Amino acid sequence: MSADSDMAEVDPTQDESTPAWRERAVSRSLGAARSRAERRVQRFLDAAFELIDEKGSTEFTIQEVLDRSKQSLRGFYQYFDGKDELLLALFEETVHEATDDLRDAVGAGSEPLENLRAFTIRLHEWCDDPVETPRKRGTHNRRPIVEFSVQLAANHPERVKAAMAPISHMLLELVEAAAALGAIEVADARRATALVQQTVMYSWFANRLVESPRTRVSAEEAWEFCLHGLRG
Amino acid sequence: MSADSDMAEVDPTQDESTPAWRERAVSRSLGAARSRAERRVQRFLDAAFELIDEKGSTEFTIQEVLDRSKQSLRGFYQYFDGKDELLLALFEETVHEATDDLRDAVGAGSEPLENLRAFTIRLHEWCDDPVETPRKRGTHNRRPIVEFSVQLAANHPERVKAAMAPISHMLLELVEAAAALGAIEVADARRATALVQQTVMYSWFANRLVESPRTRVSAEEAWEFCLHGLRG
DNA sequence: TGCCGGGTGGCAATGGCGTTCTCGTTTTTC
DNA sequence: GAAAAACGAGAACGCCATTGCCACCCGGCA
Repeated sequence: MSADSDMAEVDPTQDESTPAWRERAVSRSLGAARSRAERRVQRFLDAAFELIDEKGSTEFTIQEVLDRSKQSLRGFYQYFDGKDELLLALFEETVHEATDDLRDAVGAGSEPLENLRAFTIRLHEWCDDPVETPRKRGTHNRRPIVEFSVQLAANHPERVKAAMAPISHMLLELVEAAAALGAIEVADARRATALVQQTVMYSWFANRLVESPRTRVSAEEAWEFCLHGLRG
Repeated sequence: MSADSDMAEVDPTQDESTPAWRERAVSRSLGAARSRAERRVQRFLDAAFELIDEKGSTEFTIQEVLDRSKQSLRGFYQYFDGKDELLLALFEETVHEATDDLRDAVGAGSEPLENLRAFTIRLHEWCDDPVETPRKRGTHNRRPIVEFSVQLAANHPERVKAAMAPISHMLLELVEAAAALGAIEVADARRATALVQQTVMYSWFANRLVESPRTRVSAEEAWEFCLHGLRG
């Protein structure tokens, strides 16, 4: 069920961690045309990311993406079935980025609970970082995209689920590892994972309904809550 | 700041718990015209609720509301500043309904932790009941509305927050009561409340990303998680 | 050399939907 | 009974996603 399990025979210019959406969008053209197509798709994505960063929301128009990427409408619909596909692609791309980040954060720590903590905190920061936060070059504003995933999930639950899989999977493993050592105590690891994931990833929503920054739920607090929730 | 503070001189057909949106929509007309206006507003709401029930989503058009309610476009914009206002009204109305329901569920129990549990479970069921669930007459399908509140919160955080206030407030009191007796242990009651509320109200989202009903997070599980999260 | 078909760009056209405007007709109000 | 407010019907506008259509470019093939 891992993202790259069925991608064994892609051509060698692809690294094996290419996410699923890219495959989908590009496989319409074959062989030599592929690299050209990929470059084109990437330009759409870059333009869209830029727009999201600037506007702080996913409410850009296709036209804006075209202007920005200097490509044609015709071309857009050749690579994407519609705007939702583009958003889905952006989401997959973003999760992919986050996965790397999280893998780093967890590192090779030997203490399972410490790993789980690192993961949780980083995930919270990753989802909840305010739009204003300056961020390192090459990364982009993910809040609008995380937010939009909620709507996306209404129309394409399987797709969103598949896109989230890398994160869910990593978290599940951490939970299981911690449970195996008795550091936490869970009846069903999957359900526990779902609860943690949801509590952590979406506390930005609760935070939005709070006025003073003093009462915001911090990553640390979310972690504490989850830790005890898991009977750690 | 309570909803009815400035309604001292309304006509007697109003009970004192009229929610805020109704006030807003109706206060444009005065005195005798008020009851007429209220009836009209109510027809819009009823029509919209029906549509939501039938479609299982908030994606109805204004036109459909007009056809259904047999009223004019002109009239609609006289009472609502736009579609968002209508949705907000529906949300407020729904929360209002839920509040009564929750008050019942909590009842006059003397055991604080038991009250908190009852509240939590009921709230979870209230938010997460699948669209297909048959429900008692006079109630309506709230999932689509709860879902939409997430989007609404993006554009009107204060409004959504205000609408949620009755629920948040009730939960806060329960948490404080339980904490006072030492049944749970929280550093900051407000933040704890936010965490519980969010975990419970939005587990439908996590559940959407789950395939088999076997792995769904139940009300009971959400409660257990929160209970320990609160160090109960 | 000329024909052909796919990939392409440009752009007009369509259709859905929220919102605004206009105008003539009630209904309220005093 | 007249001025004012409310109302109904629907045309009109603006925005946007999506589709259609046509001309162009280019590499292969007779």
